[in-house]
Amino acid sequence: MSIQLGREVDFPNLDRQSAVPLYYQIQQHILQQIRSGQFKPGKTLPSEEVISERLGVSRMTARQALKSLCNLGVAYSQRGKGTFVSGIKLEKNVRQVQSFSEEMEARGARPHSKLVSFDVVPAGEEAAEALHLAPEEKLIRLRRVRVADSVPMGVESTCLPLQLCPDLHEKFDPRTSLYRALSEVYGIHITQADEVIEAGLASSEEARLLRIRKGSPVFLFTRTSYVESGRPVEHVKSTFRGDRYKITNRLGQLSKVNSPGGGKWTQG
Amino acid sequence: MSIQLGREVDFPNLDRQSAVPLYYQIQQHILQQIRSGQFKPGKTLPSEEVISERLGVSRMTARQALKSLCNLGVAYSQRGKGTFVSGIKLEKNVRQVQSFSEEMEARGARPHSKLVSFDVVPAGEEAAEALHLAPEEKLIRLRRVRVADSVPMGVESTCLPLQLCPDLHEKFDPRTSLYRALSEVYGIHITQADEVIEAGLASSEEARLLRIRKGSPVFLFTRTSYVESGRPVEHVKSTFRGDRYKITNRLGQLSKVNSPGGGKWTQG
DNA sequence: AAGTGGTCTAGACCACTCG
DNA sequence: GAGTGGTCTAGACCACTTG
Repeated sequence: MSIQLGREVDFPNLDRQSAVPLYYQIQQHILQQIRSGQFKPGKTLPSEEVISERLGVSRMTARQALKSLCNLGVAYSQRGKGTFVSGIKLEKNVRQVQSFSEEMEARGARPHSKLVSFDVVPAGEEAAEALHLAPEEKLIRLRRVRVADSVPMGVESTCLPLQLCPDLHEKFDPRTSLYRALSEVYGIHITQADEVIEAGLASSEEARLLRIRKGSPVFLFTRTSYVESGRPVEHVKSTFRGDRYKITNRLGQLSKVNSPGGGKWTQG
Repeated sequence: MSIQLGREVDFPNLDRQSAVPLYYQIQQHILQQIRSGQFKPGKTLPSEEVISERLGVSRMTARQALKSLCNLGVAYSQRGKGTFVSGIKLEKNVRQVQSFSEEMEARGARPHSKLVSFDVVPAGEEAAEALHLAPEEKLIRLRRVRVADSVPMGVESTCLPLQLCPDLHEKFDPRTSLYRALSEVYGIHITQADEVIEAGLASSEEARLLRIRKGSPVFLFTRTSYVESGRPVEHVKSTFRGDRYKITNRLGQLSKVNSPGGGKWTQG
């Protein structure tokens, strides 16, 4: 699928008939070389000009490929110098919006859930505010114990506006992935979430469900999830074991993605 | 600074002499209208074509402005439909790479630090691996109690390769911001970090330093920070009070930024 | 059919870095 | 001065959504 030009860099054979965009073919090819270690951290990637000439694409297309690598975090650009491979590992467990099922599968564990309760309740103050509803509106509340490889990891209480998915009881098996059901049955795709994490101690009920001692350290999560339009669709409160569950974050600086490159004029 | 065209949308007067890029002027103008509530969530933003015509810029420039708004998370695009304002609040406390000082100032609190110790030690296994050093190499270790508005929030132990900043003792006042000093004195700009968070209980030493009871819930942070090239420059272990410190995250889906828009061919 | 965003071209000028 | 990335133009074709 690729030809060797020179000693160090090889360029893909582009498929111009394919529906896959050219810049994406280029991005994937470079990405593969970085993953396989052919491009070492700190190494200069081919410049926009070079990619443009060798592959017979316009400079803007070459640029788009390199820029997407920068957005991924595997490369970075410096005006006047070039684009370089970053030493940061790509494959690390970075937390994103994902269900417990997705998260555990990504970590290589088999997830499942034990149903605690599945009922309809009035929203109450906190959930009403988070979901932009009146406190009298009704919610579907789903309480589950989350299990990974037979180890109970946490207790989770999920609230959804009843109006959003009135027949959820019939169409969803509570032992499976709620996100999958929301996506497939209702076309609701959760793309963002705000989350507050607190450190606490297990109550006696939590201790019983999670098979730990009362007073053990736990994480308390409060999460509100949104679809792309920013409409909140889910309010979750959960308690996870501190002894079996760790949080892994990658922190970046948001500003970089959205501000111009290099200039000295930048406003703060 | 702007003229009213029609009833709903107003367009900026662009300063073509300015060093500020055109797309950024447009982005900032729309952003301001979103912030001030003139563009409500769900509302359609002016299309690329319209911006292009009204402002006399090329479509690519208009597109770049809209795309940067999508990257910020305040808008989203749908092929064939338009670009819409997202309902998600922009100003929320989103965790980024930032020092304790920056974080507390952002939350409106006055930060300072009490020095516990400031010495040179051998790296040891864990820090050596994180910083890509041999275990015998020397580190500067800085232990501080972090205080916000006179309340002790956490104990922090920061390790830096001695070789990176051999005269840090002379050039840095441990009560101030380390990141500021690294940036101003050594030109070291930390741009990314990997972080692991665990839930635990306060030891007796931590309890004494933080003026809490032994066994109180705490967060345990382990953080490795990187400069843009991916070189690790800092390894931090810290313990923060569970009763006074909360973690706020915004989770998104990484994939969106780097994959093509709309196509059905997407590989996974 | 009209409007929209996604991709792409073939140029251009600039500011910056480096030898 | 040569090479690099940052910005910008004025077009183009396409796939998709909506009326």
